[in-house]
Amino acid sequence: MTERLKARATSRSLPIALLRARETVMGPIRKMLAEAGVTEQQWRVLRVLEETGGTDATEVAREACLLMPSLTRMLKGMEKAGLCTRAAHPTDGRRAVITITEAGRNVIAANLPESNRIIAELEETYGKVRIEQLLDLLNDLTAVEPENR
Amino acid sequence: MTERLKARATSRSLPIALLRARETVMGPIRKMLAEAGVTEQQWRVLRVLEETGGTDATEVAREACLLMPSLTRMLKGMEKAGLCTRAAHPTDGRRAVITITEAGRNVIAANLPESNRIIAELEETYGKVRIEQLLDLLNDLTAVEPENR
DNA sequence: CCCTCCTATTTAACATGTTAAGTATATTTT
DNA sequence: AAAATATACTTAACATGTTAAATAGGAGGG
Repeated sequence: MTERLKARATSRSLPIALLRARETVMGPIRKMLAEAGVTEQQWRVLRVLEETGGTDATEVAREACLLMPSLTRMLKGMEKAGLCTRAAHPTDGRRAVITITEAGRNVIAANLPESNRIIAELEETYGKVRIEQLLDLLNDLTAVEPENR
Repeated sequence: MTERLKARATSRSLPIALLRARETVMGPIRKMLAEAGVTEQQWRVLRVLEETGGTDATEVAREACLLMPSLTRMLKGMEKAGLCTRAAHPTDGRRAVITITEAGRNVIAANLPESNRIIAELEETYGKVRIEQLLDLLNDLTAVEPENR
C-alpha cells in the first residue's frame, strides 16, 4: 500500500464546483455588462453605492466582495469615468465617502432589467425553488468557521 | 411610481453568494498552499496533471477551470520552478503535452493530507450530507444553458 | 499632551482573469 | 493540391486578486 492519497473528482470538489457554477451564472451577465462598458466588479460597486446611498470604501469593499487594494484602483478609474465621486468624511479624516453619480445610476437603470431577465430565465430553466435552496445552503456555508477568517 | 427597479439583497444574489461561499472554503486552503509556495491555481493544475497522467494544455485548462492565456503564463513559471515539463505531441504539431514532475508530485503529496483535513473539518461543521446536496445542486446548475456558453 | 495601539486607505509587486488578435499546424473544401 | 476553415496555443493589454508594507488619522492611557 505505497499508493499516494487520491484526490476527489473535480465535480466533487467544492471549490471547483463553486467556480464552475459561478461561471455559468456570470457568463451571460458579464457579456451584457461588457457591452455596457463596465466590468462585473464595477457593476457590483455601482449597485452597492446605489443601495446604500453612499458609504465609506471599506463598507463598499465588504458589500461588493472586493479587497481594498482592488477597490482603490477601481475607484480611480470609476471617478475618472464619472460613475462615482469621493468626498471627505464629516467626522473621520481617514475615511472617504463614495457616492454614485447620475451617470452611474443611469448605467444601473440601463442594465438592471436585462440582468433581472437573465436571472429570471435561469430560475425558469433551473427551478426557482432549487435556486432558493441553493442560496440557503450557500449562505449557511459562508457563516461557518468565522474563526478561520 | 417613478422609482427605479430595485436590486435583490446581496445574500440573495447567486453570483455573490457563490463568491462568498467559495471564499469561505478556499481561505484556509489558500493559506496552506501559500506556505507550500504554490498558488491556488497552480495547485489545481498540479492535481489535474497527476490525475490525468499528463495531457495537452487545452484539457488542463478545462479541467483546472483556467483560461488558456492564464495557463500559458502559469506553465512558464511552473516549468521554470521544476513542477512540470512540456513535450511535443506525437501526432499533432499544435499541441504540447504537459507532464508533472517528481517535484510536482511531492508538492501534492506534502499538502493533500492537510487539504483533506480542512475539507473533513468543513464536512463535520457544516454536515457532509448538506455538502453532497450542495454539490449536486451546483453540478446541475453548471449543466444548464449550455447554449449560452 | 505624548505615546501606543487601532483603523482606513493607499502603494507596490506579483499572479491571474478576460478579451482580442496573432501564429502555426490540421482538417476540410473545392 | 491550393484555398478556406478550424484548432491549439501564444501574445498583448488592461482589470482584478492577493499579500505585505507604508501612510495617516483616530482613540485611549499615562
